[in-house]
Amino acid sequence: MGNMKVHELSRGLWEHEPSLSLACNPLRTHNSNTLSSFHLKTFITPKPTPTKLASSDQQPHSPQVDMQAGAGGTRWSPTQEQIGILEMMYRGGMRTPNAQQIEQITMQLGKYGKIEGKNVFYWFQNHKARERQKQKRNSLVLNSPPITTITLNTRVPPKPLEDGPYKRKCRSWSFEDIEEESGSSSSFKEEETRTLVLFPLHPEGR
Amino acid sequence: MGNMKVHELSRGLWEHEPSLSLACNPLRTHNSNTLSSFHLKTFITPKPTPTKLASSDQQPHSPQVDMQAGAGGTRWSPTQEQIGILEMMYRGGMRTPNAQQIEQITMQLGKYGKIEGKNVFYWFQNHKARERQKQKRNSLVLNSPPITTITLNTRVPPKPLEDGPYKRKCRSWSFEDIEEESGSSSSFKEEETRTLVLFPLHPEGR
DNA sequence: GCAAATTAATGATTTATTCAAG
DNA sequence: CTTGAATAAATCATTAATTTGC
Repeated sequence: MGNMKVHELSRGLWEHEPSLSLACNPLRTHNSNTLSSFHLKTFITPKPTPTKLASSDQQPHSPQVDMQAGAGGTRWSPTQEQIGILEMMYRGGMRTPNAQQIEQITMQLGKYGKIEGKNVFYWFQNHKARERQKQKRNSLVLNSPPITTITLNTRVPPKPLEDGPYKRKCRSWSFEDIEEESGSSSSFKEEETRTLVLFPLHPEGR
Repeated sequence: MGNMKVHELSRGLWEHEPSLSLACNPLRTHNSNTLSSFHLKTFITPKPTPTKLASSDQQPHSPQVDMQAGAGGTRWSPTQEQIGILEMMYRGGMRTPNAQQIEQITMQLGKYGKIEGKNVFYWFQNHKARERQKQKRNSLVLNSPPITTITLNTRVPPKPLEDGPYKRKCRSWSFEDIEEESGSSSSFKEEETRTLVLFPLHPEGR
């Protein structure tokens, strides 16, 4: 049953040039083809890797490798330097770095602590979004239009229909997958291996 | 400021079973531990590579071997068989396949035409969203709630005090681990080269 | 002082919306 | 008009910071 020809899939090639360019990209006019469009997608699968013994000792302190924060496996916890550089880039105009740029950045920031490309991607996404929120809030405060909202409704609101497709209430339907929860008490296991798959996005700007 | 002994190592393990499952699964309650949440992320960069030899290998129906899709810059154009299978899976309950599943599906569908994992991912995303829209529209039409909403606003609404409503839900101390570095290989494509990067998602349910 | 309880930040996912190819 | 692709918005879940009782 398990014949997976997982062969290709792994063709990610990166020809990253050493020169890092924190180039700001022009804001896309959103109607034209800017070629630095990109996206980021990941998916991961826990690999079985049965033969993986817990041999990978977690030496409490590896001399050289400074696994900053993200050591064991929770979320990335950026260092001050990393944040600083990222903010600098942001201020420089970078908003949605493309793959190459992310690669570069990741590599650069890797000098200050463990980091992955996705962290960089997410950072920009989040930072951008949150700056926007902040801006919006501020502008609202400034205007503070004296408005009074009166809402009379003469009937019940539209009723979120059966599934609740509207308004995102909860994932009533998302389903997860297969594996049953068998691993109960053996809380100690070694790290699992993951399978990463990347997908190319279309080269052209959207 | 930085001193954290954050290291416990990860564990979390699971076993996945290779059987093809188009299994539908129970809906998760959204407050509890769901396992195998996943995500998908890709990113790609158009390489300059001016030499474009559009070899147009985009015949949508290669008998068996389909050189992985990445070909020309067009979008995936699913064949009838592919659509059929996908819909079958959808009806079967699949909504957001995880990495393994996507991989399997992609492999399977690859027999009927060029396809990549991201296409599968997007298909499910879109199909789900559009089914939802359809549902919504239908239900709205059915009810056609005669509501009269009058809204005069004389002042700004309460303004959500902070921007982020935070919630405290559960406390699950899950660990995980990571680390994956994409190697680089250089191969000249007749077209553009893409940069692929994949990222792992966290294995444990959130 | 410290460790649990709270609160605030923010990393990571999911869903909704938008853009544009066909 | 349909729908693949991509982005933005919303939300979830953890971690860092702060408070509180002892």
